[in-house]
Order: sequence, then C-alpha cells, then structure tokens
Amino acid sequence: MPELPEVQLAADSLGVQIAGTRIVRVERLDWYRMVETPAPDTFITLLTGRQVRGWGRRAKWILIDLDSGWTLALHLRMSGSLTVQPVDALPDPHTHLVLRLDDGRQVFFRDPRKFGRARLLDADGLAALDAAHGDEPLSDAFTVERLAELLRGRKRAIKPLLLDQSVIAGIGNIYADEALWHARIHPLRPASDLSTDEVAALHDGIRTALRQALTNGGSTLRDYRNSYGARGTNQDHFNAYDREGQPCPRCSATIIKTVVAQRGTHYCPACQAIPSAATIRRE
DNA sequence: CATTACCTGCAA
DNA sequence: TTGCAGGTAATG
Repeated sequence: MPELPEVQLAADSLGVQIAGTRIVRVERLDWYRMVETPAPDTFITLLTGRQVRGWGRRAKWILIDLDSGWTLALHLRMSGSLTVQPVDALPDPHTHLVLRLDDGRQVFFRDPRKFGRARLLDADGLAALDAAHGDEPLSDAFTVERLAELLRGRKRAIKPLLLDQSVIAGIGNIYADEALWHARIHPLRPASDLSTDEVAALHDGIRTALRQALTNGGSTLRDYRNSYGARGTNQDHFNAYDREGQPCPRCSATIIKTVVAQRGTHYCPACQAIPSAATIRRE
C-alpha cells in the first residue's frame, strides 16, 4: 500500500482520532515477528498504560509519541492498514495487533501479508531511525539544488535511486514512476547524467506526484485505507503507473511496462525516451 | 548490482 | 498453477 502520501494520511487520520487517549491494553499480538524491538513481552509492558501525546511521520514510518517519552513506530510495508474501531468490533484473522484505548475504542493493525512492523523506540532509537533515512521530499530543505547535490556523482539509474530510502525518504514504486513521467525522464537514465533542467523537472515531478496523491486521499490498489477505513482515489489519476497499454495522457503514445531494479516500471517510450548521444553532448 | 526471502491473496 | 503485488533486509 503505502508510500509517503498514504503513510502521511494514515498517520494523520489515526493521530487525530487517538491523541490524548490512553492505551489500556495490548491485545491480539499473534504474529511476534511484527514486533522488531524490543522483545514482544517488553513491548507490551512498555506500551500498556501509556497516553498518546502526538503523532508524525518519518519516511514510511508512522510515529506515535507516548507520555513515557518513547515512540511507537509502525510500518505498513505492502499490505498493512491501521483503523480505529468501535468498542465491540472483532478483529479478523489478518489483524495481528490491537490497541485497546481508555474510551473502549480499538486500533486495529491489519496486515494480510504480515510484512508490517512495529517498534517501540526511546530517544536514541528514534534518532537512529531518523538518521537511517534521507531527505523528506516535501520539506523546505528539499530544494532543486539539494536534489542536484543528491544526484551528483551517482551513476546509478534514477529510478532505483528514487526508491532508495536512505537518499530520499518516502517515494515508492508508484510515485517513482509518476515523478519520472512528470519530468519526462527515462527510469534507466544514470542519475548523474541529468541536465540542470531535468533535475528541476524531476524535483517538480516528485512534489507534484506526492501532493496530488495527498489531495486525492492516497492511492488504493487493494489494501490501503486511512484510519477511518476510507479508500483513496488517486489510483484514478495515474499517468503512467499501472497504465500499461493505455495512452500517455501527454502524447498519446502507448505506456509500456518493463522491469527496472526488480520492480515493475511503467513509462512513456515517446516522451520519456533516452536522449540520443548527440542530444546528451549538447547539454 | 542481482537474487532471494519474507507472506498472502488474487488475476491471468 | 503460476506470477505478480504499494516494501525492505539479507544474501552472492
């Protein structure tokens, strides 16, 4: 499911609903691999009785600030979802973590594929998580110049670079394809080959793709829901992603699908063509 | 850099 | 039955 827009929307819709409540019980933890740190029994002990002070997002992690000074960090990976449920709701077999709140409501962490993860972090753990990730693409600090700096000297193909969370945080397979479509850049172009204009276009493409998704409530391919259980509609506005065989909205050429960096990759072979050697030399 | 693993469900 | 899926970590 979740890339930056979906994680942001999931965090906000969850945070708004549970801020100020107290977690009175940790229920239904039936998939221990979900808890990465600390050990599951300690995780439950440290979480029980804690009040929710606030929330945030870093990269694709949802962060829940607790009154103990610790942070509950949740990662939805491919198929995870977080929803706030009424007192009497019953978790289905794919729900592997339930937080019972002091007003009786429940937070369900549902994840059919069991890739989702939970961590309980102290200040040092949170700092380490932060340090492991790169720039936030919607932050003020992420300027065109900053992106140029990040690309400089990297011969890696641009798409896998966009997917590297330690370089830029929060972009996944959907928005990498969409950002490159906006910028008219072929996914296999070496990052350091991009011209100044192309870097500026990519910067704009990244932000445009992410902001459009936020506006549309995120993209729901299958599992994504915000914490009210609502689907996003941005999947109805894709330009390249998941549009193999359909016309490019810009030039009407047929969108093709290939594999780049082991990921399905969609792009327009006409307006995202690799420039000829002569063109490159001119830049 | 490529491959495999982690999991399940669903479409081809 | 096979292959593929929004992610990431661990291997050659």
